[in-house]
Amino acid sequence: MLKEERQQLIINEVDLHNRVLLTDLAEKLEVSVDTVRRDVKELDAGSKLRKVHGGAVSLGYTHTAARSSNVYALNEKMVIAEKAVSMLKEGAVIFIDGGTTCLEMARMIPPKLKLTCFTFSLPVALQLSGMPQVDLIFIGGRISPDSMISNGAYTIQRLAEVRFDYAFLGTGYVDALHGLTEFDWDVVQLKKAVIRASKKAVLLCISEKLNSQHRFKTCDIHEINTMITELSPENNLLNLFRNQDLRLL
Amino acid sequence: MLKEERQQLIINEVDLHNRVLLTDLAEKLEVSVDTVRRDVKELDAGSKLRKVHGGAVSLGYTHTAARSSNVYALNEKMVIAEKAVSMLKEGAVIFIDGGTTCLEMARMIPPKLKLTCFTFSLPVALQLSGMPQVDLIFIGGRISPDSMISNGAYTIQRLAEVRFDYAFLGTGYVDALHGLTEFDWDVVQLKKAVIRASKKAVLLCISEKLNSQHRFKTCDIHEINTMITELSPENNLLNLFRNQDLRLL
DNA sequence: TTTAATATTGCAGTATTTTGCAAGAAAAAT
DNA sequence: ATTTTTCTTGCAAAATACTGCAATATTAAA
Repeated sequence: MLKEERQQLIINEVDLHNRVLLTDLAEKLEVSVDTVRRDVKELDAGSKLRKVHGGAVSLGYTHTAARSSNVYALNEKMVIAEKAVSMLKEGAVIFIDGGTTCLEMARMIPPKLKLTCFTFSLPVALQLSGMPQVDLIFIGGRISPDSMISNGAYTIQRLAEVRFDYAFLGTGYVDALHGLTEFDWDVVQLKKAVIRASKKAVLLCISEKLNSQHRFKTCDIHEINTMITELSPENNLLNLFRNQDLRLL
Repeated sequence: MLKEERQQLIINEVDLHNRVLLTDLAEKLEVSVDTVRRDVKELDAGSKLRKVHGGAVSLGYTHTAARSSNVYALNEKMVIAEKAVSMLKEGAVIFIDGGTTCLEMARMIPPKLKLTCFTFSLPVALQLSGMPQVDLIFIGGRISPDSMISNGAYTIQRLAEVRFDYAFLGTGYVDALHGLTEFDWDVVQLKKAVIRASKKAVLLCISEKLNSQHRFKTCDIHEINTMITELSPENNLLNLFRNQDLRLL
């Protein structure tokens, strides 16, 4: 049997059943496990499948969530994301909110850093699910179609059952005096639940949103432990947020 | 025998069997292996076939191999998905499993049909979240990185709290005698929970999986109400599945 | 037709690839 | 913590590939 022939059969088997054992393949193809292992290694290198301990799994739906082409103020958000990621410590249990800034943060989690991540955002989850070092837990519930996050009573109930070291949050509006506000009442309830569930809350927020407000209030500024913008912490635009019980990053 | 004539025979042989050994060709054509090797090398250079260690394979052979970025057996799966979608009724509460076949089904849900869909598959959820007519509920929990579905005790608990009119399921392996089986014990527990939570279970399964089995059993065939393959229900390959308490579609 | 140039073929020797095996390391499972 | 399974590494045997060369066949030209 030719090597190519054998490798094709391996691909078929993996595509068909999503997961196979090296030992099963070896038996089926009547070659040694070492040979199968080498084949699978090659196929992995060629991105035909993914090799795992003891077997192989299909790439299947590993469409590496391509960033939707036009993210507003991407550069600023990437700066913020980088700062946020620098806060992460090995083994931390964190929550990551929905929104493009938080998605950018998820994207930047280093491959070496073992983390437990909670989220209720489908895009964030999809991003994190490609990271083997991340233990990912999705908080379920009714998905609201525009934001692609779970929301509603059920989700909030689920949030009451967990506790994060850090929650990395976005917000619609933020103001030194009025705190974090939102356009949607539902979203406010959800974010409240997240903040309740976290020991420390970290706000990711581009400077453009500073000093803006809307009608529903999530929380006061002092309930946030760290605020990250794309600006240097010494920037004058942040003056109003100084002298509060708030770390600027 | 002329060289050209010989090379034509080699091409024929490769096209016919998809793969050939140099030694076999040498014997058949009554020339030395070196000659065959040189011929094959030329044909490779001229893109008539692909030379590999010890033999040659047809081009189509390797082209289908490179299709792994696409979905395996997509056409068959689309046929299945279409049949599955035809079962849907306005206002139904359904569950859609993970896997490429079920994803295809989700993709095909008509824009007019109002549905409540549960799923624990991130790709399926992402697909459905773009459909305003679908009320989407994600069943949360720890996401297993390869399959991109939530799984584990938490997820199973959540499943115990709901009830679907129809569950559309995939399976790793299916056999008339041994029923639905899986590679993973975890997956079996999950699918069992889905079946418990549904009034009727519909199996989506390409015919290639028929009469295959693995070590962990999800359920017997008679626990499935409808089995959908890409074949016509009268096809002989389905004979073993007839006379069971099972509708074929 | 004859001769010279060119191409093809098989062979021998050497290089490379493939495969299975074994021993120690690493990773899961218990 | 221990046991089992899987992984890695190095190695050796077998199969296959490549190179140069000589013998033969084919073609082209005189």
